[in-house]
Amino acid sequence: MNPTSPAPARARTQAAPRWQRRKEARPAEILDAALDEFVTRGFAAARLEDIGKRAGCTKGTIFVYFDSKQELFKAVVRANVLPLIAHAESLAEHHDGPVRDLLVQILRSRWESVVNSRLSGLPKLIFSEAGSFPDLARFYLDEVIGRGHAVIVRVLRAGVASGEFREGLDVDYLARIAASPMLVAALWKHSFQPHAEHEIDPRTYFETWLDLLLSGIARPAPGGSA
Amino acid sequence: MNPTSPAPARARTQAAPRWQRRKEARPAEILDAALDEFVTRGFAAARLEDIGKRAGCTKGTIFVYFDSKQELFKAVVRANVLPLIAHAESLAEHHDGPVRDLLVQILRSRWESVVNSRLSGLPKLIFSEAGSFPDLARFYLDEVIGRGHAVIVRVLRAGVASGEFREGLDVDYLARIAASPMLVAALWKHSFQPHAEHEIDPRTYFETWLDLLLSGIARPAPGGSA
Amino acid sequence: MNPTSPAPARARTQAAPRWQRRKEARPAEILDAALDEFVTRGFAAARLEDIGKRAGCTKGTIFVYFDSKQELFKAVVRANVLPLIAHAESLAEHHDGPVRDLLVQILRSRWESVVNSRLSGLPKLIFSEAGSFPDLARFYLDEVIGRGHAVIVRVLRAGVASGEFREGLDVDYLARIAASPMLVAALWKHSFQPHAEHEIDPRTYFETWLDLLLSGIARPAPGGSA
Amino acid sequence: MNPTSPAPARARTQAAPRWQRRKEARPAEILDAALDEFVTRGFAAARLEDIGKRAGCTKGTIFVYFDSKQELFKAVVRANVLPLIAHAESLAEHHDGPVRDLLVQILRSRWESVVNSRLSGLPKLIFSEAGSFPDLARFYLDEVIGRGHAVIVRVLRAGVASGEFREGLDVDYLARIAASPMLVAALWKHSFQPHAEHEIDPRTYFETWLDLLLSGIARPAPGGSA
DNA sequence: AATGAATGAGACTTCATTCAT
DNA sequence: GATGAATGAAGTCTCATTCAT
Repeated sequence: MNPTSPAPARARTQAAPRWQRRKEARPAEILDAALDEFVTRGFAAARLEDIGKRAGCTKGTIFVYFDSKQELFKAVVRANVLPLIAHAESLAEHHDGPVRDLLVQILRSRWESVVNSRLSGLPKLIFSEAGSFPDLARFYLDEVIGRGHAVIVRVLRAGVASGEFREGLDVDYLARIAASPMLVAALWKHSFQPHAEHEIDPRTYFETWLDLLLSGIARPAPGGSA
Repeated sequence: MNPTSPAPARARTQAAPRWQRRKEARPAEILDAALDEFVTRGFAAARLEDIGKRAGCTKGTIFVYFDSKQELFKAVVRANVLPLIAHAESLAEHHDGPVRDLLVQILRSRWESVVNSRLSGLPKLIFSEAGSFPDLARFYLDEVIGRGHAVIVRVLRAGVASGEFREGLDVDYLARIAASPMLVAALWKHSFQPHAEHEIDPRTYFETWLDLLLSGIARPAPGGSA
Repeated sequence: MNPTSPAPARARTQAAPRWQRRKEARPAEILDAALDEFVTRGFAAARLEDIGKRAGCTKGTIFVYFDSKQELFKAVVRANVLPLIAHAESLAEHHDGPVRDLLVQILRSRWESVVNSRLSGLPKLIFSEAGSFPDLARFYLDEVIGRGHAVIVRVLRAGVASGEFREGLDVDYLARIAASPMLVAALWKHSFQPHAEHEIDPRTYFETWLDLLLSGIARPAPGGSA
Repeated sequence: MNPTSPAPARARTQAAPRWQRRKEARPAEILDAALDEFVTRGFAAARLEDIGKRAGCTKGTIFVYFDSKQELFKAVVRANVLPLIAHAESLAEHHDGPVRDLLVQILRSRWESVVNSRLSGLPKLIFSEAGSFPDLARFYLDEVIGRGHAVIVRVLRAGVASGEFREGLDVDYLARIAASPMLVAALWKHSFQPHAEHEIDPRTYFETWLDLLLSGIARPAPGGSA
């Protein structure tokens, strides 16, 4: 997934000193492993020994790179969140053509990064531990949720302005609602999916959602009132 | 909860006996306290001593009524979920009139119980700990989510059949999507709300959501295509 | 066994106030129950609740009659030991006829009281807990072991004096040795017997032992040296 | 044990590191300490903190090597018992000359290992806790008691066959009886000896016992009946 | 850099003991 | 006298953290 940190304990092709190679990859490997453990067990119940095992090292090694379990947790979130932040705003900047297409494009890309990537565990993590990590919660709130929210709001506004979307929409709350099914899909994946009998098809789920949303905000057909 | 009685089980006339018999009330008090602690701290990080303190007893007393921390957790979920289950199906049973009204009624009542009641912490708890309590996850999946889902599906089908709702709706996925904003609202309340600057107005949120949903599934105005 | 404390929770024939009847029997019932629990679990691992249950009351009741678990333990030992003490010396007092018969009689009676009675658990208890109850150990050492030992020593001396037994016997150590198989039999009964495939036949065991002892101490046949 | 090194693992030159790596030695040290504590206090009353202190480490260290207190207990028994088992049978294998000499040799060697070694605490431990550790009891019964018993039985049979011992001996029960004084001696050492005024002289005790046994099973002098 | 033996604070859990009923 | 709800001290066990190697 992440080309800079392949899989833990991988065979290497090049002749580079295997040890040094490891040295550089270590932090990323540990972060990956920690993400998984934190997501499945929760912060408190995750054991550093297990994280180490998953990362291909011992728990002692973790302390070479991270000062404490809490710092490791924050690093996990930050490391995974930073790309999100970058991505969040890049799309909406320059666009012309129908706003509706832009909205679809943004939601689709966000769906990929939130639900279909290995970051899908992040929401569960953040929601679960926000209470225990106030500064992280605030950070996430401002940098990820806030910015992502703003992007959608802006797009919705543009759509209303251009006449594509209904007037009178409460774009602030609508933006929140628009994100909900994605969040729930991500949470579901890491909470109930393992226990559920039927898998949810992400594509159908997303398309159903998109369809509903677009129908709901579209300006009524002009002739409709005639 | 009750701001007029800050410390539970206080205020005795004199001599202050070290403890008081409250056989009837204790289990419920402990369950309430445990729900709060589990929601804010998570299962693993919640301390029995804190739960006891909040319930007005010592941690030892908890073991008089519950065999272990895990059993306490399960009891918390069961105690709070069982009423939900009962309520979940009572509504949809008998109804005539427009299906749309029924749907609104069901969603509104569910919003109250999921977001506006003290049970609003339950979803966060369940999502967070489903991985650690597989049997509880399965139980919740079958008895709460499953039944609640089925009710919505049935109503949507009825609406499609009666011609009130669009044809071609994927009622299964739509029902999931319909529940998402409620869940996110409940999760938000216990995760980010304490850290957010602006409060979310539940009523606006809900009405915006309801409006979007109803617009999205409504059958297009008959003359619309003409 | 003990006619004054029948079995716990027994039906009573007479018209005596059942409650008062109980009141008198309680301490003995508790002592009996405690002996059993202490023998099978050891002092530390025995739970007052279990003792109470076995005695047909709750653990609270135990504290009506005994100040603490330790006091209960001591009472158990004392209550069961006192009869032993009395019995220990009654026999040897007045006897005429062959000393050998007296020895046999004493050993046989002691076998009955140590191995075949419900007191058979006492040795295990004492040996196990002597380290934790020094005063009790001393008491038992002086009042039971010491007196019982003295009786045997006296008899052996008499036998040597009368010419029935070999000269040169170390009667002090011999008396200890003479008691060993009984002790081991009692210990066995409460330790390994429950796990052993074959039962030990007490009679055979005792007779074999008696036979060996008597053969070993008997004066060699007078013609033997001729 | 070793009076010249009172506190274990002490005396460092300077700075006194809070702890020291002793991976090789630790388990044995802990086992030794545990044996002592279990023997004097009993399994339930022994505290892991005391065992650690005696072993020169903290209670936490114990869990590095043993999974639980129960596992530690079993390891104590196994570690001390396995050598016994090996020794038990090595002797009887090859021997010629009078069977009586073999019997004496076996009993003497067993006396040394059961009563005069640091394993003398084992019997008390086993007898006390057999009820709480059924699998260990069975193990000990089969591997130690059973084999030891079988050796003696074989020797006695050989003696009867060779004409050295009396006919008609019940060798099975006799073997049990032969072991009793040893057991009692070992139990005594750890139960009443600390409280007794006079020490028992092991040599005298053993020789008295041996003498009695040999006299009791020896074939009557041939001319004795003449 | 990496290890993993050792630590010790902290949590769950048990249970003798108390005491209002 | 009897109960059993409540307590709290004490013990087992866990695991983040340290540090000699």
